[in-house]
Amino acid sequence: MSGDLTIGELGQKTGCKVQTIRYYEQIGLMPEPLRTSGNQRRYNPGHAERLAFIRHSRELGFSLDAIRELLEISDDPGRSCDTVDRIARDQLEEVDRRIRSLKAMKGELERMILQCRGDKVADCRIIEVLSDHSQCLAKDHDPPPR
Amino acid sequence: MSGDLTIGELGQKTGCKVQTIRYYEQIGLMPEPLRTSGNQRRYNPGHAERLAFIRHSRELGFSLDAIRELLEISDDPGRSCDTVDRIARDQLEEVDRRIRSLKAMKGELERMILQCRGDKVADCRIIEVLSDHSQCLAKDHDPPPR
DNA sequence: GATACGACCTACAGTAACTGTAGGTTCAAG
DNA sequence: CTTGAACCTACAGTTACTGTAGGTCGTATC
Repeated sequence: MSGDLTIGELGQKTGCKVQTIRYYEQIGLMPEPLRTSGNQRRYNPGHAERLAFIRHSRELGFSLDAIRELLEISDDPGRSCDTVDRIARDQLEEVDRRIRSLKAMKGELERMILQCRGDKVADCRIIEVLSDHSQCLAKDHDPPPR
Repeated sequence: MSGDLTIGELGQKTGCKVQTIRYYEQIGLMPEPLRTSGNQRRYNPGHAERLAFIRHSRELGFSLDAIRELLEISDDPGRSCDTVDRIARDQLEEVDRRIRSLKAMKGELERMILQCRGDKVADCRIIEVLSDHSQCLAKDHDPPPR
């Protein structure tokens, strides 16, 4: 058919690497498309839409598990969207938590850098602050998200 | 000796899991400590200081590779701390970039959630916005950091 | 119809920074 | 001397991909 896309074309359209598309298929996030007689994948607009959903959700920081849930729900138009709302709110909270943590990091990094007078390591304030957390005002930074 | 710590005690002191300490040793970030006759690790205050440095640096978002470099430099007190300064500034830039990206995500998530009227999936605005990136005002969100 | 070459295919290893598990040993208290 | 927590090694699993090797397909050109 004329509307069909190769995996490379689909990747171009959605800003997604070819490998990643195959990976999404492997983990069951994308359905298996039809194949040509030579075993190459051919995608239709439905596939493109689904992949765009996945990519946009990823850009908003949703995990693949959350996206799987969102996709499942969106396949059932009669269902209440309470769950969707909850997932989105959870994600917003998580994003907010990360912003706060990063801001604490940023503050400490800035103070640390300002104190560096560009001389020798022996009296480098950066090294010193890193060694000694008690010199740190912003105690509320968390370990980074994995 | 009296000042020696077991791996569990060291973990407590530094807020670091025992497994993680062993992992740092395995990848050469922490030196191999002395062992008891029964093959258990015993740490001295120097170890504790080094681990505190590593943990605090991780809390500020430095990668283990960057930390490796920082540790190496700090072992050489006569050296200029230009490199330290550069590593810290790079990290600050990266943190700033992540904050901007997360703020873009946050804005879009908030708008999305506000539009949800708690009804059915069929006309759920959240699902709709996720499907269609062109409905999104904040186009500058990146894929999340790995 | 032959050939070239980019795009495709599978399968698997590697990435960061841990975390968890299984199966066994050591240490200190009672 | 026994108990049980804390220790030991070795290895698999996590997230979300990315990269590599070695081979096949599709299509444009000669």
